[in-house]
Amino acid sequence: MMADRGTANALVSGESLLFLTDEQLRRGIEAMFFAYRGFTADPDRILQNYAYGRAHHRAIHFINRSPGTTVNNLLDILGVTKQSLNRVLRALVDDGLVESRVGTRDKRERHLFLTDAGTALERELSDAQRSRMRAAYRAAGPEAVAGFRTVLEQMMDPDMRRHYQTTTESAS
Amino acid sequence: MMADRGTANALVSGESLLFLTDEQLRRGIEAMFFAYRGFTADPDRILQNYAYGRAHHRAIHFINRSPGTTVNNLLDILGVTKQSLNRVLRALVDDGLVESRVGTRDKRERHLFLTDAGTALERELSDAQRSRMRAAYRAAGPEAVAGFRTVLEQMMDPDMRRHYQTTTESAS
DNA sequence: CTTGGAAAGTCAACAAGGCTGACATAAACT
DNA sequence: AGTTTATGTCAGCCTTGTTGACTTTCCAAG
Repeated sequence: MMADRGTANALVSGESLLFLTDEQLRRGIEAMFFAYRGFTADPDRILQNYAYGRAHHRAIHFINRSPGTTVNNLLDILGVTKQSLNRVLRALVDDGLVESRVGTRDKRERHLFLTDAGTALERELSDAQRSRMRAAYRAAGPEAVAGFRTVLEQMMDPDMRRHYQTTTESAS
Repeated sequence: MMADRGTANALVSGESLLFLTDEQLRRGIEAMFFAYRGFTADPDRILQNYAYGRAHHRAIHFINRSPGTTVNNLLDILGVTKQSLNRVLRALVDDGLVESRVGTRDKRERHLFLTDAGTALERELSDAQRSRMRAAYRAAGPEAVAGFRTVLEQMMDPDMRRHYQTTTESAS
């Protein structure tokens, strides 16, 4: 059944496809479930000390990644309603972690920046998260990491892939 | 441009480690974020038609995987409080999707099973989720899938890895 | 210059699904 | 007999998501 449609690689002889069985897929599904829990565990722990939640972390992360981003852009990335995001942003602005500057070109827009305090919290959170990710990467090795990223990218909604693409010329 | 992607391949001599840069780790973090959204999108859509949420899906999934599992075991896997799980289980039992049988060996325990209706919903949900996973797997290829699973496993909390290990004798 | 509509903010109300704490029951263990 | 374990349940709280309605600001097209 199913004509292979480019199983990407060699599969030299037998067209194995054993990695596509329902059982293998179920294992992948559970791997995502358990891994995502690990993935968020460290930041969640830290956030408790600040009376913030995962929603604040997400906002902080993407403001840090794209300083000056607008509220609308953030709404698109995060996929929540403006009311929901606004509640979170208000807390962060009130607490002095985020600065909201009226746009110069278009004064309706607000451009979001982390303050020094915001940058410090971002650092604390992402240090923890990166640390776990680094350990996983190191233990798995570069080829596994490449596969990891390839599969995750395929799993995204195509619409979201464009936000992920923001790649980074990373300067030489 | 960028020799960047090459780290997946050769790495023959130089102990490159370029895949462990903060920038690469940040990309991995965002990949997890966006992919997890895609991963849950289809079931979430279906669940709306039944007035259920992700919590119900998780319970249904693991009861299906391990028919006859106890409440305590489920609590351990899901990592929530019994009050939280109980609210969900009560709804599923009341709606006739899950059956709760008193244990024979130990009558304090309740063993959980999906009814036919429960199995039908499980099927609908996992068909959707597997479909996306299958497409991702197929597009990525078996070696990428192996890497994907390796990294995810490393990312789990060690405690959770044992639940993941429960390979499969669930005698489907 | 007026006006339509986009961007943003805000208020109110509600729901899902986490949490804690307290308490009840039955069964098993010591 | 007394303690622990497994489960269930009530009550209340919090975070974070949702709709809907409304206002203010302000760009841009008519």
